[in-house]
Amino acid sequence: MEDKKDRIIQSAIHVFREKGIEKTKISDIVKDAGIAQGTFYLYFSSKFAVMPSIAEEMMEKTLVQIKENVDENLPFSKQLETVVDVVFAITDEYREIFALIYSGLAATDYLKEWEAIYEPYYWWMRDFLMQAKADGAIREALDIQRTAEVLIGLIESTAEQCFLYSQMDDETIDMKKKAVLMFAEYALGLRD
Amino acid sequence: MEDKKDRIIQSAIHVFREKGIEKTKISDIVKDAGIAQGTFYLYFSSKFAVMPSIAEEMMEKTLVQIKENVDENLPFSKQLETVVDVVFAITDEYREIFALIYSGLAATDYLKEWEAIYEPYYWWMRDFLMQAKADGAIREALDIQRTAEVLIGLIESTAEQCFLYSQMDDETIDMKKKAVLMFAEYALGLRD
Amino acid sequence: MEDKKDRIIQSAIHVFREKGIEKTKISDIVKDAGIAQGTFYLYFSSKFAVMPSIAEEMMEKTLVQIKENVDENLPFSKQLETVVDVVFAITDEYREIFALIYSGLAATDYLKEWEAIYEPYYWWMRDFLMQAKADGAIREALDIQRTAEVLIGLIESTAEQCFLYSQMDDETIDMKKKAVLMFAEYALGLRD
Amino acid sequence: MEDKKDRIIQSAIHVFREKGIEKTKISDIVKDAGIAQGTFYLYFSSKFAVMPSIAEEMMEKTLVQIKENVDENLPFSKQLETVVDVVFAITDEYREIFALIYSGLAATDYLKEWEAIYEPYYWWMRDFLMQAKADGAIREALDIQRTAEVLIGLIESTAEQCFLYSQMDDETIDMKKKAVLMFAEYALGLRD
DNA sequence: TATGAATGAGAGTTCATTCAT
DNA sequence: TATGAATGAACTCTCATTCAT
Repeated sequence: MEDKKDRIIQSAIHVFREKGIEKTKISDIVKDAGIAQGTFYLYFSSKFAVMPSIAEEMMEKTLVQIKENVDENLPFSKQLETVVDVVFAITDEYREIFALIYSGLAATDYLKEWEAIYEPYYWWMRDFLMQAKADGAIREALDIQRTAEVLIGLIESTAEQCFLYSQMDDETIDMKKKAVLMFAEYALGLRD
Repeated sequence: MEDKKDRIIQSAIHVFREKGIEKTKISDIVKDAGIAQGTFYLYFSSKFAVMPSIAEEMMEKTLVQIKENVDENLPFSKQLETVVDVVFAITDEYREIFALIYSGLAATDYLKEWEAIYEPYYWWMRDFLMQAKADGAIREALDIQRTAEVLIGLIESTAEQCFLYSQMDDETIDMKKKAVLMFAEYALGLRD
Repeated sequence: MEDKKDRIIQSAIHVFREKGIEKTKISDIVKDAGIAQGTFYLYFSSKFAVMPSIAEEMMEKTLVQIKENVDENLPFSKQLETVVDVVFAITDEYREIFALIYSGLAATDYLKEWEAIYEPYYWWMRDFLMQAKADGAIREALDIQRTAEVLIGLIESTAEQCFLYSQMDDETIDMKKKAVLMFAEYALGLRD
Repeated sequence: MEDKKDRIIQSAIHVFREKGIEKTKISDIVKDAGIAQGTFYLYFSSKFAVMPSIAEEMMEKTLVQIKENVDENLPFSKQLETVVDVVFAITDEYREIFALIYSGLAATDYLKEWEAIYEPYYWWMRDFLMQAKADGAIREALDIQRTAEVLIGLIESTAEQCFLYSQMDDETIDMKKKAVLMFAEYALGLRD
């Protein structure tokens, strides 16, 4: 049943968040999922094999949040601010999971899957920038595809600096948010 | 003796690069270092405990390279280009190590140490921007501290997108480099 | 299954007797029991954790022997003599095990369990003395509970002096037996 | 120097009491003694080899206490009571050490040394009973040697029941003391 | 005598994986 | 499909012992 597979994924997220991927045993996951040890292997070949499913889940969560919160009627800079807000909020809430996702790379042979998983995210950002360009909100000469990726990298890396690599207080986080936003605005040509 | 500790760090880097952190056994490291199993534990409590020392080593390598290559007599934009070149080159050469460093984060309780390790890097970047501001090369209103951190995040995350999370061809990498550089130049006010 | 646990206990007794508790490795026990190394840990957390189960076994053995050999139709002094004989015989046969049991005490955190294990033994002795008192065989004023415990201590400690702490010849052992019996008889009021 | 050897013995007692003999490492002892790891081996071949020295120390302590406290001018039953008091007090204070001493047997090849160590104790008790017999305080027919050993076993085993194998409250301990004393008095012929 | 860094054999323990039910 | 007791290879880590100083 799909149900069992999903319970494994949810439990894996839950346990990974609590103990970290290293210290998590298959037995922890199945205990949390309330299924038998052997059942796990009917769906995944190892704990690392669950990671792509988890990443997909997180990606969807982020995109859903962005789509729900970005109001297309507002000026582009406001929309961009919302994107930053959402990415920061989700990186905060799921900080361990993001650490896992970025790190899982080193541990696994699932590298190739990540690109594909990020694709919808990149697509959305390209559309977002394309629309802004069409509206004349951002610089005409921008290479949309490259810029979309760089922008996502910029926002995420800054959010990670805030939540993964240090324990900043809210005020500092706010300053970083403003800094990254201004940085992006100048870079995109919203300001000059 | 410090000598033994250093040999462990060097061997750890060496073996981690070859096998990945997961598949590396302590016994692999000590074999490579030519010391006894027990000696390892005189200096580190686990293979993960070596990570901060490795990160420090990488940080130093990067800074040394940057300092060696950045020519202060050239215009700021040229210098910035060199920084990007160096970060890309080192991220390329030590891609597995960088993957480890990020993955180490998730696996270990050494999170708090990273901030301290990055400090010299941030310091250099602050000086770099301060000088540029003094020379009137970049926007007057910039928050130096925040911008230094955001900029490092921007360059590194893009480099990682190139070398860690995908296998881009040289041409694409070059386009990304140009994109990130232009992005930064606009953001800093080198262009408008 | 209970079967596996029991095989571990029996093998532990067997191997402990041969090699002593110190020199016994878990691997010795599982080899003797014909089970896998990991299976041991499903039932016990260490070799010392087997000790309470072993003590229980010995206690039962002793009580069974006593009950089988004490003939209630004989006079009380004869019955007491039989008890001494049985305790001496079992202490002799299982001298290593008894040494283990006492040594186990020092080594483990299972101290508290011993009291509970001795209980059935104490109970039998209390019944035994109660009956004797009812028959007018022993002193009326005796505190049954305390005396039962003291008496067991007396007999066991003497048996241990014979078999554990020294290598006495049969003649000396016989003299000690007589001495302890006379000692007890006077103490209980069988003689005066 | 004798000084170093003595510091090892004192530290061994100290550490054994705190951690138990099993869990004590040579390194614990030398750390406590403030000497180097290698120095230990100049005086003892293993941690178990320290046990006879410790036992000797305890034996002396007990005898000294007995001699200091037993007042030969008081009636024999009073003197016997004092012996019981002293043995109980010392067993209480050094309960872990006594557990070690009795248990050490199982672990070591020093078995033969124990008998010799107990000898002075037995000798004192024989003298004690001999004197009592000469004074007509106890039964004429008693086998002094055997009875001395049995009596020591009786008192010690009861004290151990109180302090080693259970955690009795003071009242219960007092009742046991009375019981063992009365037991001994009847056995020796002080009462009838 | 005294040191203590270095050793390395070998013990304990884990845990992914299997397979009879 | 689902189970979970059993497995045992493979790992980490300890710690008694040595020896050059």
